[in-house]
This record gives sequence, C-alpha cells and structure tokens, in this order.
Amino acid sequence: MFSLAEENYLKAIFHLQQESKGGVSTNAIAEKMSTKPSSVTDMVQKLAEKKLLSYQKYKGTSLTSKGSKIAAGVIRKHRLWEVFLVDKLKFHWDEVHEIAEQLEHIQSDELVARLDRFLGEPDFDPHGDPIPDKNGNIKTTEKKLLSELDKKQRGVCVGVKETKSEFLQYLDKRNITIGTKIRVLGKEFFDGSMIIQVGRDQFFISKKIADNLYIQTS
Amino acid sequence: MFSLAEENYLKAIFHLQQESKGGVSTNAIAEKMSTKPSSVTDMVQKLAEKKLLSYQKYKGTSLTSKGSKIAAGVIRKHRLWEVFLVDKLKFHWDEVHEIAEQLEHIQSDELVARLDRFLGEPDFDPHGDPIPDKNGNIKTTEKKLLSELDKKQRGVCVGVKETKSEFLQYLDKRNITIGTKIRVLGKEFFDGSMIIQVGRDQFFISKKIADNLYIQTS
DNA sequence: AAATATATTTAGACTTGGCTAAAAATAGTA
DNA sequence: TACTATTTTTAGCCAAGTCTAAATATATTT
Repeated sequence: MFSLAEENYLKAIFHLQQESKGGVSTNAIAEKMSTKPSSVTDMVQKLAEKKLLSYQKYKGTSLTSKGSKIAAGVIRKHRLWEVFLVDKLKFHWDEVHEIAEQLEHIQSDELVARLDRFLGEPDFDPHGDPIPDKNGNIKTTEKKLLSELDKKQRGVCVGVKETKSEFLQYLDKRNITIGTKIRVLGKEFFDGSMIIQVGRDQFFISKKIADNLYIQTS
Repeated sequence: MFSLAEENYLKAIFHLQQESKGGVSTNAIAEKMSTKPSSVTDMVQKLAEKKLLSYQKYKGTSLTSKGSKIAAGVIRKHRLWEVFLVDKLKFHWDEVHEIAEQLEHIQSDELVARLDRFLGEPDFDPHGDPIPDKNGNIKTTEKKLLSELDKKQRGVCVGVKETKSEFLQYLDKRNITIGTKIRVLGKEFFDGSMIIQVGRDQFFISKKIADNLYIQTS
C-alpha cells in the first residue's frame, strides 16, 4: 500500500508530533531521518497529495488522521515485533531496535493479529512504550521523567525515552529495568544530577540519564 | 548487503538451476520473476560484475558458489519463517508463502540463528521442502513424484512441488498432507490420471495433481 | 527598518530497477 | 544453405527517492 520510505516518513513525523505538539518542521524531519531537508520537502509534498498530512510551504506539516493511523500501525508492528524478539527469541532489550525497524514494514493484517495473540496481546514493548491498538489508539500513561522528581520521592521505572544500546547497557549494569523501584536520595540543583537508590545500591546519575528514564509515581 | 531485487533474482536462478541442471536462460528467469527479459539482462550483468553468477551473452547464466550461498541463505530464511507462521502462529500451510516472501529479506544473522533454535532447528518447512543449513547446504532427499509411481505402489507424501493456495486447499479437502500414506490403485496410461487410496477413501486424481506431489517410497 | 542569519524550497542530476521498441544473435526449418 | 522464428541484448525512457547548489522565505539582530 505505502512504500517503505513513505512509512518511515510518517512514523518519524508521528514521533516528532508527540514530542513537541504542533506542526513539525522540515529540518526536524530531516535530522530524525538522517536525510537532507530538500529530500524531506519532496516527500512531504508527495504525502500531502495523498492526504496523509497537511502541508503549507514554509509552515511545517502535521499528519492527517489518515496519516496518523498509518503511522500508528507501523509503530504497533514495531513494538509487537520487539516483544517477540525479547520474550520469545530471548534477545536483550538493547539489541532489538534495528531488527524491528525492518520487521515493522511487513505487510499482513492477519500476521499482526496472530502475532498479537501469540504474544498475549501485550500493552507495552520491552522499553515500556505503549503498543497502539489495531485502530491506532495509544494508551497514554501519566508518567514523569526521573529528572522531574524531587529529593525523597520514589517511583517505578516504566519506560525509557532513549533506546540506544549504550544507554540500555548502562541501565543493565545498574540493574535498572522496567519495573525497578527507584528512590531519589539527593538532587543537585546546579547540574540536575542525582543520587538514587536502586535495591540496596545507591549511586550517582547525571541529569542526562535522569532525563531519559520514565517513572510512575504512585 | 544485497538489495531486495538482487536477492530475488538469486533465489529465482537458484530454484531454476535445481529444476533443470545447467545454465539458466534469460527468458526462464523473466518468466519466473514476472518481468521482462530485457530487465533480466540488465540485472544479470550487474550480478555477474559482483561475481555472484557467471554469464556469457546469449549463453545463459549459472550461480557462482558465492551466489548460491546467498540464495540458499534467503531460502533458509523463507522456510524457517514458514515454520514459524504455521507452527507458532497457526497459519494454514496455504497462507504463508506471501508473508514469507517478505520475511525472507530481513537482515540479521543473529535473528536467523535464534529463530532456528526457537523452532527446534527444523529440517523441513510446512510444504516438505528441506531447510538449508547455515552454510547453505541442502539435504537432498530421494523423493519421487506421485505420477512416477505405478499401480499398486505405495508411499508417504513428503512434500509438494506447487505451493499455490488452490492446490494446497485441494489437498486439504482430500486429507492429504505431509506424512499421509498414499497407495496407487490404478493408473491410466492415456492421460496419466490415477485412482489412489488415502486412508479409507479412494478417489480419482489427474496427472497434474500427481505431478505436484512428492512421495517417498520405502 | 535594514541587514544578516537560518530555514525551506526549487532546479537539475544521479542511482536503482523497471519498461518498450528495435537490433542482433542463435536456433529451427525448408 | 538460406530463410524464418525465437531468444537475447541494446538503447532510450520512466518513476522513486536521494543529493548538491542556488534561490527564496522567514527569523533574528542591530
């Protein structure tokens, strides 16, 4: 139905929209896709003709509901495949992204439905991100960044914002994963760094780390 | 490493080589790939430059060992994914071909290794075709076409030559699947049609059917 | 408000993989 | 052997998606 390139653009724009609410700039898309702004302009015009997004020269773009639905479908497949790779094939959570980037483009509604059932209709992927349902609706959970917590607050790690291997491996070394309880013992206002407690261990983390961990405070 | 189009050409040539031993003609490739001979010439020249096949103008082509290995790798993935779809996702054996055509191009050696293990390192796909090992070696089994059997001979169905849905559904209606015992009760020499026994049932089949069923006579 | 900087678009080119139409080689037949 | 039919290749064109360089809008600064 849609080409690989088209699906990737829709997905990128969808993610950018989530992050920053409002129109998405050409440059932002180009950066996210590691491509040139001129290429983005071409593709965005093509997608606008197909009514997948609305676009005005120099004004940025935003997905139409049709475009959002397709993007959500791709993201649904991505996250379901990640669950498969981790739960069934025993991949580590830092190894699955690139493979899922390929698998997300496999076309077959029946496959997605059966995969979903096979996996037990999961709600979240291995990084804690919500899996859109078959209609493209995403369950938005109220979650905070660890960096937003104050001293003495506590919560449970429910997701990661960054999914790069280096970051996930850093978390592993410190035994932080989805479901881990974290308590803020101290917070430095100058640089946002923290001392946190994880299990019986206490250690220092930088703001950059705290900015990429989602926490649910109960 | 290799493009989708390149992999598909290598796979098609590999299959044609199996069937007819010797060089493969441009037209044969074009027919198998539903494309034009002129397109085949272009691609074959490109693949020859990459040392994946040997080619002489007007003389046909045959894969180099490098080309064979890549083709076998694609076929390995195709057949492993078919096992996954049937064994794990409970697809019917006539529904899996097109999806596997897509999945066979996913690039990740680690994925293939883990999938293989997850599936129990199967030797055959759901249609009875052997799955090449990680080095590209295919276990060749001594199997005959049902049409080659004579009256009163018997054997076990070990595979199908044709994998179109209509054919597989025809077999299902008659309760023929991999492992089914078949006995030839009668054979008409004029048109090659047969009367066969399957379980307690006896029925007539045309030569076209008998030409597409692989039998192992013990 | 003018000048400069940044963001975006346009124009033209390239690559991949496909096509059509015409030319050339091989095969088949009288 | 010569003529015809078939197969294969060449040449030129097209669409998708990308790029560079140049032009144009918008934003920011002074």
